[in-house]
Amino acid sequence: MTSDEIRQSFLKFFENKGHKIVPGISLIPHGDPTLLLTSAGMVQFKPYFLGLEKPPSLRLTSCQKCFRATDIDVVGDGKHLTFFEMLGNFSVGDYFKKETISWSWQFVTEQLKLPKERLWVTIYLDDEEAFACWRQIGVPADRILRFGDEDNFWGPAGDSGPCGPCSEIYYDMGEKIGCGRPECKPNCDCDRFSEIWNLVFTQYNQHPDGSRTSLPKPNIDTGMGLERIVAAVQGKPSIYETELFSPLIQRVCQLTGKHYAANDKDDNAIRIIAEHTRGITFLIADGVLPSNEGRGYVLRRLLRRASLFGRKLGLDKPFLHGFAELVIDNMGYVYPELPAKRDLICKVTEEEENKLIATLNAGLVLVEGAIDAVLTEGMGSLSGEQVFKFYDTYGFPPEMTAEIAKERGLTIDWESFEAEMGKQRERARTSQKLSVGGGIIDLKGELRTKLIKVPTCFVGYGTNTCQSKILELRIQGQPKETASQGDEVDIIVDRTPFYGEMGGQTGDSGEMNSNKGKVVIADATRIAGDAIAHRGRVAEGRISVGDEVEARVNVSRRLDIARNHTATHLLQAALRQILGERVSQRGSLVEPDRLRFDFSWMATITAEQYREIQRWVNEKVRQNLPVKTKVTSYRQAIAEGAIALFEEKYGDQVRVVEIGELPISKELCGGTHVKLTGEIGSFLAVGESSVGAGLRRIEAVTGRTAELVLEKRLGILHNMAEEIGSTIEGIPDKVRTLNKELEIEHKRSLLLERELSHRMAESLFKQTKEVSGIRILTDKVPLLTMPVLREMGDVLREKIGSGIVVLATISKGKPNFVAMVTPDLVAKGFHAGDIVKQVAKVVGGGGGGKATTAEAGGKDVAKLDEALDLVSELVRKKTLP
RNA sequence: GGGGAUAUAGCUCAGUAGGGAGAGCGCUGCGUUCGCAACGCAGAGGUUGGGGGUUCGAAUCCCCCUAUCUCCA
Repeated sequence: MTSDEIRQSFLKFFENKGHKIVPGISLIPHGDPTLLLTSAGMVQFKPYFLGLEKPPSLRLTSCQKCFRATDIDVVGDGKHLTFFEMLGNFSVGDYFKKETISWSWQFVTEQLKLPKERLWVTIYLDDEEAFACWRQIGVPADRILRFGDEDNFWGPAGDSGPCGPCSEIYYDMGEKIGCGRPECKPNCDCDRFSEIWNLVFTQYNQHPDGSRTSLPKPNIDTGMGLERIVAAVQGKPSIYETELFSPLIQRVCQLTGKHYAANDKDDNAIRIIAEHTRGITFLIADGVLPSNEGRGYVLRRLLRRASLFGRKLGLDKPFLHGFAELVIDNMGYVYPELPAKRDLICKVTEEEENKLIATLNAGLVLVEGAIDAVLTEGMGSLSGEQVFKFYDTYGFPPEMTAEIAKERGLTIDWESFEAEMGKQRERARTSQKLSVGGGIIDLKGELRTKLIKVPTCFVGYGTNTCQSKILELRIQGQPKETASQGDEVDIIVDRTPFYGEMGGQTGDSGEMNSNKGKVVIADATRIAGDAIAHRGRVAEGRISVGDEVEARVNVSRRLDIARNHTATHLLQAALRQILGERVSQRGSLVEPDRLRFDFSWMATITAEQYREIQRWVNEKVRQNLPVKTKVTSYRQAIAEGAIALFEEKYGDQVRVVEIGELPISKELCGGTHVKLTGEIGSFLAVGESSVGAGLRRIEAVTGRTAELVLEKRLGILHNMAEEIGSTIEGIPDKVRTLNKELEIEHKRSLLLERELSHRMAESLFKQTKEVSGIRILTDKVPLLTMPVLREMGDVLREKIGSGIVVLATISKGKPNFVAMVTPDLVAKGFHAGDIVKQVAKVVGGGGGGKATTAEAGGKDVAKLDEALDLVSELVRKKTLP
């Protein structure tokens, strides 16, 4: 059987057992901030298991692409993977151990036809129920092994939550593989026994104090690693011989001239390249970009590790994009997102490899320098601290440092290197614990769990008002029967025209009226998937659960929002038109008075592109294109080229918003839009900025706000023109002229000041005194800037030949000094810095500088003369025997 | 989430216990030469990433922010 056949037959098998086939989600999990990446098949079903949302069926099955970042450093052995596909069947409080155990056995032995004598089973220590189930279907007791918490108990995630024992099926890959010890059995560290299927029985709820209670309706969550099962079914010695990896392995060999299975070291590198390229390709396709934190950092590590191991095999130019293409070609028909992002994947990969080369080159210089230093000192080894610093701060791999050191006859102190690494890990761990303790209470999260889970029927696409029935009221999170005038209340109704905040579009405001009261609604939020909560204040009378109300949306605000939302779609279309298809949305905010759009883009956007984008959108507004919506299947929509968001989770049926008869924009979107683009009025981009690596943001306004902004800006221009005595058209020329004039004046005044200082120097020079045979010149000069005062001092020092000059001026209301001592007197022990320091002390300041030149400042202007008089005093004291 | 590093002229970077903001390349002009990345002279170009603080005085010391690089989780 091929991997495709196995994937298909698994889903089919469980469909026949009453399971609903659910498409896998993106590697970026939606709405779960606790998860870095989708790491298991059950990730998308978590809300069902937690009872927060209603599943489409109690029995579910899926094939889910998964990524586990924890194992990156051990990839290269026979069984650890970062990226893999997980087949799974799930029961949301429906069937339990008996069924899942017998089905899994049936699938493995009858569908996949794996020989029973090579299958082993493990269970949790005291899980007699599971033991009985396995025995019942004929598994011999000596093939059922028991393990403890470490191997056969799952969860909870964190310190509390659902958890339970698990049971695993192992396949014996044969005696030839693995450690060869006679006592080898499942859970051995070697590769002989492959864990092909893990059945998790979620039957307990763990409380924060560590105690466990039984769940009323236990769940089933299973996972079968596709790569491993394919290797087992096809009788290959490891996953790398299956068709999922062998084309990649062959390609590495082709490129490097190496032979697979020739020596362990090369094999390890070859496997790493093959494994990592799959992860790289899928991560980028799902919207991850290299970065120095979070999932972007995971991607970067993958790229760098693969590239570095390529170098070890002799590949010194970027090569990974070629492998990415191969992955796309091999898996594109199962995962259409790969070919759709082919361009982006290749470009990002190549760019990142070039960046790595730059990092290595920069590091090389540092390492060579350090080695030179060590050699001149006559030492024999490079300290671990140094090697660590090159790695930690400059990203230079320690193995490469070691190689270069070795060439020049140096060893490396690995012990201290490891010690530094340990300290680094310790720091990270302790800080992690601290931040977990001070958790923030998520208000929405609280609502999520407490409010009822009945979906609200949204009727707002076609109408702005409707008759609704109040199903639930809450005041500060507490359920109430009635709310009276002045109360801040959350309302849930059966049907509503209010759009609940979602997909970046802000919630509607408006009012709800009954014959007993009136509520002013400030905001509407989506909770627990499909319910919409209306938050507002009771303005008149009172309202109660069960009341019939008329819900009415604030129409002009709704239209403002619609204008901005449709404009956002046009903006995305414009970006793709002008910058290229690689642009993809990373975030969006639609409010009544502005819109914000974040998207991935590597370069800066030129002023011309920026103008072009705005012109394009406005052109489409003028064309007054119709905006239409339709509901279709997700697959159909994607096939037609509609844009979907990476982070968003979509159901089977999706709403597609199209603009134009021959659509220029097609997006999956649940938002509210205008009917014709002409309603937007005008589109004005008001800002373009960067929000992180490879991420840019455009902010814009439309309709009345655009008009207001333009009015305001024109007003400013108008006032500005008046202010400088020009017309609006004349502003650029006028400002340029004024600037030029200002510059000329600056220079002129500087010149005059210097000229003045030179002349003053002439006359000041006559006031030179002599104290103890040393020529001294002290004086106050009017308002000069420090640089000019300093220059004046320079001139006087030249002129005086041998002597001491101390000048003072007042700048910004504070006294300032410059002191100059000629070199011959410096030789006699006079120091300009010392002199000026003492002088400044008199006026409450301080100072210092070099022996020949020094500066100082103070506070008290009144004592300036007294301060200058001190100079003679100081010289006299100094010259006394 | 935590640690380390960087941010100075268009580019590559100096700047040394806080006291004149510099070099090379590039640019402009003039001149000498035009056989290789020719040479000489003159000149323009800087809110020293942003914001606070310490100080008489901050590119330099302290704090905060931003961006980039990098390691750990």
